[in-house]
Amino acid sequence: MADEALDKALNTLRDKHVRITPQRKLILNYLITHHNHPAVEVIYQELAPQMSSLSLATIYNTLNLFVEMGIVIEIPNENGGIRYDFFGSPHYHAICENCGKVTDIFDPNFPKIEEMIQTEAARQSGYKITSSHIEVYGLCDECQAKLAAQKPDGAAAEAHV
Amino acid sequence: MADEALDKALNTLRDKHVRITPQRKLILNYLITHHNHPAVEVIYQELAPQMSSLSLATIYNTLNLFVEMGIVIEIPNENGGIRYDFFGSPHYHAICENCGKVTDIFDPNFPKIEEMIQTEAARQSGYKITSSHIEVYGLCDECQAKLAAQKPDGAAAEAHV
DNA sequence: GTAGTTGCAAACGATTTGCATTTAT
DNA sequence: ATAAATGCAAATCGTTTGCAACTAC
Repeated sequence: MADEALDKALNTLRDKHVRITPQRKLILNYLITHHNHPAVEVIYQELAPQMSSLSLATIYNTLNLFVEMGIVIEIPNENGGIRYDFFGSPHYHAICENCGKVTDIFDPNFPKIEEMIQTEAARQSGYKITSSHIEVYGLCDECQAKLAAQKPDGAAAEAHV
Repeated sequence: MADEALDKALNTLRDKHVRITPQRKLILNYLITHHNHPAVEVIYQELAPQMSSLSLATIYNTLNLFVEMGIVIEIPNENGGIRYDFFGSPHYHAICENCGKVTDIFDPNFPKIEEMIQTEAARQSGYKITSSHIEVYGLCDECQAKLAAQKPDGAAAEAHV
């Protein structure tokens, strides 16, 4: 299953005349087998042991390439950074506003919803639509518990840095 | 109408015990009256003439605050940057992949769609959902025309960086 | 063979931060 | 009165870039 996805992605690259280098294969495989929505730095830390020559610059270049090719998507990271996700089967993301955790949501209605918003967007704007992203923000289980423990009362005041 | 929105937003701030400074009012008013989805730098250029002491740092701080308060939303800007948008009435965005233009889409189905995705996300992830974002990517009118002019044939090859 | 890719280090630029001063409440 | 916000400049950090060496096709 992971291999299927890898082959399919590699074929997509071949079709677009993009060279398949060991680095690209390694990064692609990592993304397919890890759905932890890694930031660039995380990918680097994980893969450096396997390919000591691998550079950050190459990871940046490769990810940008994959995004253009449509096989990887970017997820905004409240803190300005970007996280990446292999886009095998369509899904959207729930993002924790407190800890930044990203959870995949596989919604049976997603294709329907995606078509609705793309159709409406095209109608209103005249854009030629190619893709869409949905993110839902909130508090994950752990952070709900953590924050509840910190202020057991219903205090409203909130630190704004 | 613009004033209503401003008053409503100011009350939101008051309710949360956030001080209303001239800078905050100025920035808020700018966002309410300009739906050009400005980047920080743009806001700075526009407002500096009106308040020469206004600093970039204050704009950054203020916008982050507004986002936390839920009266302004961030729009990811392919080039890593962030653009801001006053969130008066619910809408989502069509973003041009070529020139970065952002167009508001006011979809009558948006509330329905938002509820669907928030409900499903909560069910699958256990998150306590607070908000959601939808972005649709594609090519705007002008860029469609521009690109069609550049390669009148159906050439496939594409520069990647 | 050759255009495309890598890796390094340097450059870049957007955003954040520390701190003294000012200000809203 | 005082806790919070501003503005400045410096620091930070993620990302991009120029270029020589390397490699997939």
